[in-house]
Amino acid sequence: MFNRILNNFARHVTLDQDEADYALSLLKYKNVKKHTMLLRNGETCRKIYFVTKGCLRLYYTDKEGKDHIISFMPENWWAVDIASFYSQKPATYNIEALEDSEVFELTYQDQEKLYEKVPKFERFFRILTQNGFILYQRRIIQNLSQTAEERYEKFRRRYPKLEHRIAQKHVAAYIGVTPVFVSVLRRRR
Amino acid sequence: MFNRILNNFARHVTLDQDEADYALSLLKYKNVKKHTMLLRNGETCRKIYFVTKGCLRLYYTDKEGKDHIISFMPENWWAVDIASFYSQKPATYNIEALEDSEVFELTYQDQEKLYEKVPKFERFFRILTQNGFILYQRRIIQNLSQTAEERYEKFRRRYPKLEHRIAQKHVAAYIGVTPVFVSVLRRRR
DNA sequence: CGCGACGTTGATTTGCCTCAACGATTGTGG
DNA sequence: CCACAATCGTTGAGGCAAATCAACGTCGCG
Repeated sequence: MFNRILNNFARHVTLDQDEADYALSLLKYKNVKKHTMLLRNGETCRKIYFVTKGCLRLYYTDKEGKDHIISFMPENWWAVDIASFYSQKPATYNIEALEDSEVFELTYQDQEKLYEKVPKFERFFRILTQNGFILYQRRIIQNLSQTAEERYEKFRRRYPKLEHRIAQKHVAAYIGVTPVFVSVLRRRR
Repeated sequence: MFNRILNNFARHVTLDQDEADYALSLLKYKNVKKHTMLLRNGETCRKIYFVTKGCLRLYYTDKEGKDHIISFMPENWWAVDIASFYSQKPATYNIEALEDSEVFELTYQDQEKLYEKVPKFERFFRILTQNGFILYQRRIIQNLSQTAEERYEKFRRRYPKLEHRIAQKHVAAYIGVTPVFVSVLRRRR
């Protein structure tokens, strides 16, 4: 049950038994049904989530009511509105489950405790943020330089098999076209 | 001469005299002429730069030879290819001076020393990365949801007065349109 | 001074959008 | 568990935003 998350920690830090146990003791397991909102824009993001099963989406709803997806979080991804979480102020984004999912929650306060007791986790979360930073830079370049067709292809590579698990309209909201146009793109191949 | 950078540190960490002196001792001042390349794609990014005068650009050149600008760095901004810097592997981006500029350099090795001697700087650079992360998320949303005209407006607000200091083609490469179309946009107002 | 990079403007083309109509699939209440 | 509604995906027609192409004026620099 804890394997996925321990492996995830191990990607960036080495923990002894006590450190691992302490970290796990702060995490709360949660089963979330499809369509559950884990964060709503305007609320404060009080938890960071690690996904062990299913898939979440982090997205923005504009004034016209259209959704734009920043990122999907399938298994082994972390989900959070980072601006809201670290400032503990109202969120601009939403987090929703796209499938029946299983997550581990870590509250803001518990993360602080974790940093204090096991400083290695500062490093761990810094690297996570850094990796996200790098991914987002690439995504900006993609959106500036590539056609919808190329972005669709990149989406498939970044999230293997995910396109068959989620609605096409979410793919559209991620690559930045209308659902109608995704339909046209699929026909072309 | 060191005021700008000390103020920049002070935004996120509080330093005593010794800590400030030590940090400054690792920084090397450099005068860079317009058009100087501080980093070329393929080279390893060995330094992080703090700009005290002028303006740099961080950009990607695609297979067709077109430039796409991730970010401008005028006074008080930090410039680096973060993926290359932290992995010490070849860069995918370029950094170039758009004006005669003045920067402070900090090498990878010296940053490591700094982290060791003054751990507060781990926090400082983590917050910088976090802020960049947040900005990039917003930019992705903007590119997905807004027209060229709106993105032009946002560019002006993010970088006040900068549009009069740099070539229009660089504005175009930042907002993701052709220089020709920026010309059309300007005429409209 | 003259060349090359830059910006402007107009004509034409294209990528993607909007609107609308229609099956298919999903979900829900009786 | 079925019936009906709602949501989703597909397809086509027409429209608009931005690209491309090309010609020309201007500026900065060697």
